[in-house]
Amino acid sequence: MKFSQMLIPTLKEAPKDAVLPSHIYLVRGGFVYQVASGIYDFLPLGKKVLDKVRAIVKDELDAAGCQEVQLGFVTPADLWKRSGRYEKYGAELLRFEDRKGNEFVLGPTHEEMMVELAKQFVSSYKQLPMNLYQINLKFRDEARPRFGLMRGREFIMKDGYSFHADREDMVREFELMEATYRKIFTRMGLDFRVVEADSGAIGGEGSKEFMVLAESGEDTIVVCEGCDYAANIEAAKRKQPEAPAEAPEAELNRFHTPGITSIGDLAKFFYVDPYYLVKAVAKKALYDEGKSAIVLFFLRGSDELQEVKATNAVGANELVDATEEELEAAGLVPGYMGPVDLVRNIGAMEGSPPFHEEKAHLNVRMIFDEGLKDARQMICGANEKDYHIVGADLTVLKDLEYADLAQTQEGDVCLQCGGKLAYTKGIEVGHIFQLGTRYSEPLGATFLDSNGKTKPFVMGTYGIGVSRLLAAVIEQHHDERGSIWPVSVAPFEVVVIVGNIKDDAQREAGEAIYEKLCQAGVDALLDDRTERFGFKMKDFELIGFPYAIVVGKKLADGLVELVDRQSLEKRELPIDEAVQKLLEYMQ
RNA sequence: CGGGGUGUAGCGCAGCCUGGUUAGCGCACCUGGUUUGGGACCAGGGGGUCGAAGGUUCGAAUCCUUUCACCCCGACCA
Repeated sequence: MKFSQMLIPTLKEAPKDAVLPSHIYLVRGGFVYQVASGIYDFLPLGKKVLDKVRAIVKDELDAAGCQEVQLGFVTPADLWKRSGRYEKYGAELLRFEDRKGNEFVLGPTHEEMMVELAKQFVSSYKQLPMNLYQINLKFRDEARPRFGLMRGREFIMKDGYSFHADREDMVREFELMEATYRKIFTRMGLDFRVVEADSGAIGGEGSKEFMVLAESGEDTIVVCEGCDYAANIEAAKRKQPEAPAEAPEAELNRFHTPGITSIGDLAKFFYVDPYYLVKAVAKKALYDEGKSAIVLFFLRGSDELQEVKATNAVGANELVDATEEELEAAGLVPGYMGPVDLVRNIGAMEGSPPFHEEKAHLNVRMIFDEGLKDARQMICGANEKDYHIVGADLTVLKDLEYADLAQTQEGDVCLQCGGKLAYTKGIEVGHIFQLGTRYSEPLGATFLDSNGKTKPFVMGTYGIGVSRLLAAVIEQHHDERGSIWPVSVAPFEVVVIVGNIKDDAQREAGEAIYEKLCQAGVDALLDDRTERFGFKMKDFELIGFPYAIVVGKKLADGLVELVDRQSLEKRELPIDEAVQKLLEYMQ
């Protein structure tokens, strides 16, 4: 292609609303154009990169035995109602009616559609396993689209679904997909980690995320400095922290603590480590059909509640902050909440105000963090204004419900190797799930096994954020001048820059080099514009082609320049040698 | 969804507070010329329902009301 004929609207100034390097350079480089919030047009260069990314994804998946299909973008609402996700998915699901009043949604993901397809055509164990995928448009009406291609409403995603006769085979496929995804992201030149993840709203039994390491990442991931353990903070596990040396010694008793309602104040008041305090976090858990419940989560004062873990622990759709009124209605005293059975146990203690029996039957579910197992010598809320309980022994309480609720902190100890855990930021570019029968069962997608028995498919699902990958690549590959594309996904592999297009010798030499490169199978662009030299160099650096061959003044001596975008290093070489070198780089 | 901000030419902005002729600047674009190794210069030119609707006024980009869009922080997010 000739630059002069291509639509490449590069900009000198950054759009005022762009913050991330990837967003700025995608717009300035003329790759994309924003049409509406979270919706982008792909211009010729952007489309070329997108196609290269798609091609790599397809190449590796096909090699792993997957089959590409393409499902409808507009999907019948009925399918969503049957899987129970029509309500659950919430406002992100864009719903509408056709002229006949039939309800449809724009597909935000395609489990339902793909299960329906399998149900229709896969009926015997002999057809299994089967892995179907598509690279297609998705639409999610995000509450807050942002960061260019990083979080759009309309985006391109590869979503794959596998169908198996049993769990074991599904796990085999899961591992194959992990290996395949590693190959895909490696080919794109990305530095990534595979992390343990929460399964989220999609459901299922186990999942891993592929995180591109970048400061601008929206996810916090916990990585071990000693081994390969890595996990999304929503799912990160740790070894229970060691107890600080000095446990507060006290007989079980009520203690007057006027106005002391926070963990910090309490620690100061008693002069103890927050480790020995019981933190109570009250939330309202929301369930299907508008049901809700007040839940009290208990943790050590030194820990923070991890909301995703907490949500999973109570099987809720969502947790929201409970209002003071709701807490009081449930018989709780904000600021002084504690394990209420404990309150009952000492209710008859001498000097206590009369214990109100109704408080023993509060409509509150209580869940304790695993870190509170065997907790003794604790200080907790007395569920009575201005009082705490000291010397609390939680082990006397019967039938407590325990769960992993605490957020792993930097400096915590790795469960696998005893190493130190640290935080880093990541961009989620892939997520693979062991789904099981979460969708096949409710949707009645079954097959006949070798004994002629009807069974639901055991499924896995695998996603890659294809358009997000464009942003992720730039986040990792850019400098203050622009993008620096890896050869594998570069919009063009090399640009041949003619220094002065009105100089016939330069123009002819540039065209000859360009022809030679094209014939050798190199994806080359000829910058034949009448712009000045510096202008074209700036564009080269901004757009970020991996290499440039500059035909300029040294042509008189038979020399051209080979420029490496990464290092910005220039080498003067005879034409043939420059072409030869470039071909070597393309290997 | 809560809090904040911004809408004036394709892009970036000034003008608005304190209403007053033909609404201005830089970049980009068109024509002619000079220029060609680091985002050139000269001359001429095209392009605007001042986000939208309503109101106040002799007169509104400017004041008032309503509304829409976009962005940022947070909540949310396979």
